[in-house]
This record gives sequence, structure tokens and C-alpha cells, in this order.
Amino acid sequence: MKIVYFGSPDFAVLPLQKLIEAGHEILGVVTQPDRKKGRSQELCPTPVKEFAVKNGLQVFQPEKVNLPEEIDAILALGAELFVTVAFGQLLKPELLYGTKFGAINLHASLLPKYRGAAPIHYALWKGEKITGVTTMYMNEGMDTGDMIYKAEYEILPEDNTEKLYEKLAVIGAGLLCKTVEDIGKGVAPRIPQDNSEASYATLLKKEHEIINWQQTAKEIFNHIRGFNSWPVAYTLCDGKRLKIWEAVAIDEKASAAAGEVLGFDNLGVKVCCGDGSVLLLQTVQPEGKGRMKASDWARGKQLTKGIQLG
RNA sequence: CGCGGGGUAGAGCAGUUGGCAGCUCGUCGGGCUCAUAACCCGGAGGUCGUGGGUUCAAGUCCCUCCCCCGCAA
Repeated sequence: MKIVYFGSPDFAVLPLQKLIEAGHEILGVVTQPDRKKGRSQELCPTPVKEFAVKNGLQVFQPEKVNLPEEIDAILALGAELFVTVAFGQLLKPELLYGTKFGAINLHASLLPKYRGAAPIHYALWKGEKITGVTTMYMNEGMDTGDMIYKAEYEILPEDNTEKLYEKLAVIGAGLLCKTVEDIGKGVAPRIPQDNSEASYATLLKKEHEIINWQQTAKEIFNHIRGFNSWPVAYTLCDGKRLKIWEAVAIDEKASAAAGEVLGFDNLGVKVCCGDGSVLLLQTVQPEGKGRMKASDWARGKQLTKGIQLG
């Protein structure tokens, strides 16, 4: 199959690699322009671009993929199918329907749930037990096209967003290859989405990062792991940021204010949450410092019982 | 030169107006205990990031450079 691949972040690298290994011909790779990153504001290529360059693929980095000249250039490659994986821009009809087989997308949720930009973050954050990946034909909407295949994944207690990204990339890459193959054979199904079941994983915002200690320990646990390893949930201690990388809800009850430190030991720092539930902070990161065990932080700070977080 | 915090024992930190380098944890040895992530006693472990400077004396004051990190993008 002659394919033009649209993708940007790490998640989109493995699916591209698997398509190549499956023998498909990648005529070009479209990815986001290099962006400024880090403290020194250096321009950085997307992971997909790095991979594409390393493999000698032709790379396109349009600021706006829907400009007429960009559309013409991409269509001129002569692809039979467009494949998108976390590309970051919506495609206009000229691109969506401009090839023999159309355009398909690999999405990291079980559609129609969690359409949008951050499906993996939301699945964990909202406490889902099951999530997965879906392949679909694209249309003008945001992840609203007809579905082709799904693969489910049961979320484990130790999963966080970073780990789930890696796992779903593996599952998704396999599902995508099967999807492309079946499209070629003309046997891929078209399953319309039930819009009444749809939900959206909108872009994460700054105010989503701060922990609300009024929530139960279980809810905060899901918040924290859903935000690991990016953008990382935090609370305030002495007016400074304290990122919480890892924590678990423990089977204890306390009668204290939400956000009050109950004490600490070698396992971590216990904090009272909503309904008297208790969260054990395990890995934290104070402003200007590296990531450390919560117990180390507490010892160095000579943390005392009763300190209020948040 | 976007703003800011920081580099002191294996880990996390303190170190006041320059004057013998400390705390908690870990580690090693011993003790207590049915037992312990518990408790008691004892020990080891540091060129205070680098290179200069000021001083009788620098972790501490001045300058150089390197490295780590928070915010912002």
C-alpha cells in the first residue's frame, strides 16, 4: 500500500515503524513544525520527524496543512491511503477524501469515548477500568468517523499515562497494520459511532494540574497517575509547588482537614483527603529540585504532622 | 542573554555576624525481642560542583566556568 503518514509525538513512531516493517511504501511523512522547547528555547523536531529522517523518508512540516499549496504537495505524492496517528491538526475534505482508500486514524481510546487530544490521560484520570485503541475512517469531525477495529486493554493498578502510552502504542501499531491490510483486501468494516455515547478528552489546562484534596484518595490517585509523566499533578507546600509523581490510596481512615499531613514513615507521607480517606505520597518533586522519595523529602524538610498542603 | 531555585557523607537537608563540618534516614558491628520498616549502644563514610581572589582563617565574602531543576513557551 502506498501511504502518506501523518503523526507527531512518540506515540506515533511505533505505528509508523510497524507499517514500514509490514512492507508498506511510505511516500511521505507529515508532522508538526519544529517547536521551541526547554529552558533555552531550542527548536526541537517531533519524534516522528527524527524517525523519518533517520529512515530516509520525505518529511513535510506545514504550519497549516490545509493551505492549498500544502494540500497539492501532499496529494501529488500519489498515495492510496492517508494514515494519521496523533498528528495534531484536522484535515480538510480535500485531504480526507483525496485518495483511493481515504484517510484513517489510530486513536488511543475506545471510541466514541474520549475523542480528542488527550484520551490516555483522561482514561486514567477518570478512573476507567478498561481502555484501548480504535482505528477509524476520518471525516471532518474530531474523531467522529466510522470505526474499523478496536482492541481493549485492562488498566492495571500500576499503570500511569507514560506506561499506558507505551502499551497502547504497541497494541495500536498492530491494530493499525491489520486495518491497513484489510482495507487493501476490501474487507475492513465501517461501524458508525453512537454519538449519544461520545465524550471528549479536551486539551489539559493549567488548572487541571493542581490537586484538589477535597476529592477522595482514590480520585486523587487517578489524577496523579493520569498526569504522570506529563504534565504532573502538583500541590502547594509553604507556597511552593510540590509535584506529586507517585502516590497510592491506602486502606485507612483519618479525621483531619483535607490536605493535612498525617505523618510519614519510610514508605511515604500520609495525607488526609476527602471523606477521611488517606493518600500515601511516594514520589515527589519540590520546586527547583529533582524527583525524590516522599520520605526523603519529609526528612530533609523535617516535615511535621499537621502541615497543610494545597 | 525570558524569570527563578539549587549543587555540603550513599539519600534528603541544616550550617546563624567568616573561627574544630552537623541533622534525619540508610549502611556496618553489637545488644534487646516470638518478632519488626520497632528500640538501645557503637563505628565507618565529606577534595563542602570547578578554577581563581580577599583573609591570620572561607561551606560561609568576590569573580570564572560546569551541571541539575521549577516557571514560562
